[in-house]
Amino acid sequence: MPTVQDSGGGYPLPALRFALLNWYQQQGRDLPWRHSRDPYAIWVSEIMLQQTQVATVIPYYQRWLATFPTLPDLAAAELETVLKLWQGLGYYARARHLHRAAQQIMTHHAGEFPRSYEAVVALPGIGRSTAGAILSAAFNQPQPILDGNVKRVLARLYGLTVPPKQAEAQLWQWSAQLLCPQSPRDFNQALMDLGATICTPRHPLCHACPWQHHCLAHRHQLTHEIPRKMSRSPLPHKKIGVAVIWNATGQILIDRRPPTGLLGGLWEFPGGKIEPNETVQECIQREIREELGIEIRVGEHLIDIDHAYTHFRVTLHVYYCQHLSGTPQPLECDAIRWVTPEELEQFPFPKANTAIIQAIHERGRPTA
DNA sequence: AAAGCGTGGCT
DNA sequence: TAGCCAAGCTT
Repeated sequence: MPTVQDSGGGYPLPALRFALLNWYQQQGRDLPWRHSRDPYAIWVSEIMLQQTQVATVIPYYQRWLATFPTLPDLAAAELETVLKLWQGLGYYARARHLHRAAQQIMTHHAGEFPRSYEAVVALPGIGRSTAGAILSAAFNQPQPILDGNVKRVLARLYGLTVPPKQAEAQLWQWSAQLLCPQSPRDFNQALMDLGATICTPRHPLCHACPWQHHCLAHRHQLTHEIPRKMSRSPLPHKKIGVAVIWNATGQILIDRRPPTGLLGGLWEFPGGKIEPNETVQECIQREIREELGIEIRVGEHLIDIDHAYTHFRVTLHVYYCQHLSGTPQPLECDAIRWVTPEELEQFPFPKANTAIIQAIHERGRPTA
């Protein structure tokens, strides 16, 4: 007795493949990295595209290739330069891994991007799906992929009734089994295009889908229920006191975050979490004493900023401060610098901090 | 193996 | 406004 999950529509694989490839030939997207067969360029695009939409990636991709045209160019760059180029794209570990992987390829692979799955998936920042995407796109190797688009397409095609997270092995098997052995490059790209343009999360365009008559979700009118979602707990909300500390010569104190973890390697304005029964001013004074070992006077309010990360949301309460005494030390960070407002542009800052920089330029030096 | 890790767009 | 979602990987 076939269930909704394992019947697969009952169509022969070649018919499914042909329908998709034919659609892709006519309706596939024209994307910058598809003009290249350079594994380095394709690798860069695939890393940028992790959890990130095409429209966001394109300008970053163009700037990246203009700045680092080849893999050795990237390997030879400073991490700071790499992070500055990545600024605003998020998930900054991707940039750190890209940089480190380039250096590993220089030393372990003579500067040539490796062609074996084992060697590629061993590189930092490259998992199973990204390895498959690179190897199929660059070398036309028959390696399956499984990103968000493919998960959604396959979940609907095969009528998957549990959340995709609970059926990873099954989804990988479907992706591998479906993959066209003659045209793995085009097939994988087609699968992603189908998910991005037709089989979308909210309003799928089933009438224009080459798999409309093969799709179990469509047949059973379950398109809007699949893929099933996992329930999430609400995001905690943190209140943060932030100091823009000025010295007597009109410079501002910034610090670099530790090299790993949240926003690792990026610069920021110092501060920290407001404890219960603590005013913002008290928090800022305490945090600066703990983090930098200096005394300050908390002055005028600059700006409040709301920002949402993946796992929590924050409100930054930003105040101008005056340096009173002590030499700042990197007690809880990686490095410290006094810089002029103009010099702030040279450093990689997270998004929530760029609004602070903007406000500094508008307000100027403290009046008192 | 479950949690951590950014940001922009849309509802 | 707050939540959801998007070409996942690492620890």
